[in-house]
Amino acid sequence: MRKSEKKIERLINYRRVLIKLARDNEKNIFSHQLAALTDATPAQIRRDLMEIETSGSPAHGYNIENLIESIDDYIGKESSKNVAVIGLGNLGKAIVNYVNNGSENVNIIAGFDIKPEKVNRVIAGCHVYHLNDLDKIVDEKNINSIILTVPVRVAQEVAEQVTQTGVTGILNYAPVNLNLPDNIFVENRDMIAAIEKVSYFSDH
Amino acid sequence: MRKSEKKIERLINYRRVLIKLARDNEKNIFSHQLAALTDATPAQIRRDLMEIETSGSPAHGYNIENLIESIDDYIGKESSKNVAVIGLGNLGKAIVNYVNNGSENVNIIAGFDIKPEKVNRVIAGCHVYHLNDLDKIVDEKNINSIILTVPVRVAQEVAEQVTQTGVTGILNYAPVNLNLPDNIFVENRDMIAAIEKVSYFSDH
DNA sequence: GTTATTCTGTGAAATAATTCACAATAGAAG
DNA sequence: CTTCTATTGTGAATTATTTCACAGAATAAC
Repeated sequence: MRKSEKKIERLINYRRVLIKLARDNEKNIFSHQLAALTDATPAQIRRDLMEIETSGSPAHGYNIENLIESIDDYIGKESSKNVAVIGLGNLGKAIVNYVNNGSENVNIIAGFDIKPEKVNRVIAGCHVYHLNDLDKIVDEKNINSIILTVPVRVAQEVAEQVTQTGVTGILNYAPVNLNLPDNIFVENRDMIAAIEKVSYFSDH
Repeated sequence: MRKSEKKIERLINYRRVLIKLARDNEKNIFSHQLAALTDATPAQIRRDLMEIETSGSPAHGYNIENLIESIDDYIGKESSKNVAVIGLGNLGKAIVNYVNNGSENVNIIAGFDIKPEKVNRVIAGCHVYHLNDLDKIVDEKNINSIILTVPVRVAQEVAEQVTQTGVTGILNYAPVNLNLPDNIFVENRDMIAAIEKVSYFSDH
């Protein structure tokens, strides 16, 4: 099996849970226990772990430390990845606060906006630059992913600007489909679509 | 084919794009045009539209108004659905602002929090109640879906409280897996996992 | 040291989702 | 009225994902 998107998502999930368990001094875990803590089935977890350099024992399950390391090896540690946010409106600010206080695995190291009252200030420990400096700062700070929280009407334009800088990953919160070259990975997190989805399935 | 989750998501997406086009007075659209505006392929769009009461013409494609109506018939209009948010921190506030100004299709009609300085105020046009009144207000306002933007440490507990009220859909922004009865539909939108995912795929 | 237990690891089967490819069709052009 | 063109609608094929089910293995109990 290739490293599919779904599988990577699940592994990221397992890892977060495992890190939490390690911090609580747990040593081992069975597939069915991990399943209860994520939304997977035991069989799926074992399947996911198959091509990862790892092995469990029937008596004690998987060693948590080892498992975290194996997942790190397989998908890489994100702590070395540099992320920036464009658009320090309500949502952008919330995300910076949220991520920079809630995860030691990822860090948002820069923000960009065009409003003078936001530029050159520090929001949630994150310096805000003018969008004009995007190219320069991306280069300087070696940023590889961008969180896009700008208004819909400028999202496509800003996204294109982002692709010019060499950034190849965009987490898009603007409710619009971005048309970008194929080498750019775009993840859409349209909140309105999410609510409509929940609303639909809550009745079905 | 059953009404699968992925398909419903795509239909919600198509609808949003189509509504925008209708507002711009566009009349017809071909599958390949709609594909360019969403992240689907033409074949997938035609396939998705197959079991919907709809039909296009080789010469003009699909009539946009008809298509919107057909999708509405198939998945229901969400405008009649009532949504509330629990947790009016940065993220919760951002979401209320965002959704209530950005969509006429969904409306967040109530907020809940436990902090006295937030209760009984109006945030982004949305009255904030004390969480203790959840049951009463859900009943009064016929709320069927909840957006959960509370701290991780209380998420499970609050989610359980939510399920007691008869709400059957939760959009969970807390980065934790919720263990709830099977009849509750939970959609996780873990922002930290999203960033890790983008970070991974931006290199691969 | 033998037996019982419970779990992992994994082929094989089943199910789900997507894409292919083309006949049928509606109009446009002349 | 005939031909040409571009697109829909859809069976069939393909590909992806999940689940089944069980042999093999590690430990515990006695």
